[in-house]
Amino acid sequence: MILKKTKCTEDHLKEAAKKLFFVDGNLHATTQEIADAAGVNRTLLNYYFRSRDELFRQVFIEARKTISDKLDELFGADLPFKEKVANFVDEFSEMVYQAPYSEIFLVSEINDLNKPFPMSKNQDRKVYSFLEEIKLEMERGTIVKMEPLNFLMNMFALVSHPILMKPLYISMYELGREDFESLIKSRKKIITELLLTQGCK
Amino acid sequence: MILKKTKCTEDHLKEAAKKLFFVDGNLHATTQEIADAAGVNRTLLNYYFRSRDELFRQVFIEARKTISDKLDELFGADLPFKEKVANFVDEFSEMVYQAPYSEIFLVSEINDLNKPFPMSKNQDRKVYSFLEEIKLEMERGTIVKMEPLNFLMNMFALVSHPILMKPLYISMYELGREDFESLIKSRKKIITELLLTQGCK
DNA sequence: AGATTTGTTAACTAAAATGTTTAACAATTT
DNA sequence: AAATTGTTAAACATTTTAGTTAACAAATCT
Repeated sequence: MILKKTKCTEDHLKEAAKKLFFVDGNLHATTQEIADAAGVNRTLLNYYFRSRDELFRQVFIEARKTISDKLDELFGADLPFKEKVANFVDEFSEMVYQAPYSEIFLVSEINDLNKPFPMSKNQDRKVYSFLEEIKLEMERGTIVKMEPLNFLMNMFALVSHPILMKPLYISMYELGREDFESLIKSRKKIITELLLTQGCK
Repeated sequence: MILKKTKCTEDHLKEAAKKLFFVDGNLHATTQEIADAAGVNRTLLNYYFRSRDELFRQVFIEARKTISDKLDELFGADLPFKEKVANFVDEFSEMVYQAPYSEIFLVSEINDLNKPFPMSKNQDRKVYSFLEEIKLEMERGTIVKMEPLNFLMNMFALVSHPILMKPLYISMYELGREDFESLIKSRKKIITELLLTQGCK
């Protein structure tokens, strides 16, 4: 059994598109830009994907799956609650840092009223059991009580938002890239503590 | 002194563009879409702004100023620290909720390598004195110690991110719009407490 | 080897978007 | 009443983008 060379260019194109969308934040890259980034003739985009929209659709679906799978992995991990949260902060930070704009890409595509966006069944996701864990932990009084979804939102927000807004932080406050990096690195610990500390005035 | 009718259409156009960008999340609206939204002939966009890019540039600068001014107002408010933070959470939440995508618009424009983006001097902003206040408050031990900028990031993140990701929350977890609204409303209190509570394990 | 399916390219076409010009006309100002 | 300013529609040039075609090369298959 030999590696198929076929699909290689197709994957190059898709990866190039993802890089443009998720890493560079070029959410509306043209077919030409994508082909150039992949180092192939633009025609091949149509050859493999039929249309620009279809490429976008596939990337959208895969990005959603990538995130969902990662969340399943993190929320379903066989760890005690607090370690699970710490692990989530660690790993999800990395993921967001590698592809800062993938969430925005998803939002942007969903908001595009022209394309009716591909639904997906979400039952059976690990989030739901994790939300139960959160609830339990709150009842045990080891973390501040609130709507579990709010706890989840706090997790996502604290990890994602600063990374997302990097260009804004750097341009609006006089902040060197190195300063920003080290700031971000220091956040993992801070976020975990903020989330897992029992409140007291 | 009478109100000038002049500039009215110009403003309509700009406001329409802002609505498309900031509220609808249509970050790459065409001149036709903008003119339609403003209810005027597309020619007028060129009449008043010369080019699409120039309109985008003006909107960019104004959006940045709007945010900066609001932040100055909130950070410079004559209030004790904790009230100032509570007030910030309240008011900034409203602002973000009214125009969820303005931050993303700014990031998106900054990331657009084609347009060399308009710099702005940021000295003399109230953020800096607020960062001092944070530091002081930490020294007094009433809030958890960390790099003050990290505290600031937490504030922005907890307020903005969930609102920004609304479409994602609604589509990925089976969440009705009403559920989401009430969740968001309940967050103001939660965020304030999370930020202002002295940590203890 | 020779035929065929697959991958790739350049040239072309079609469509969409921006920007310009002009002519007419309305509203406002002088 | 004349001049200026704002507005529209229509036509058009330009540019950009997306999508198609036909020819060619490379790999694959009897």
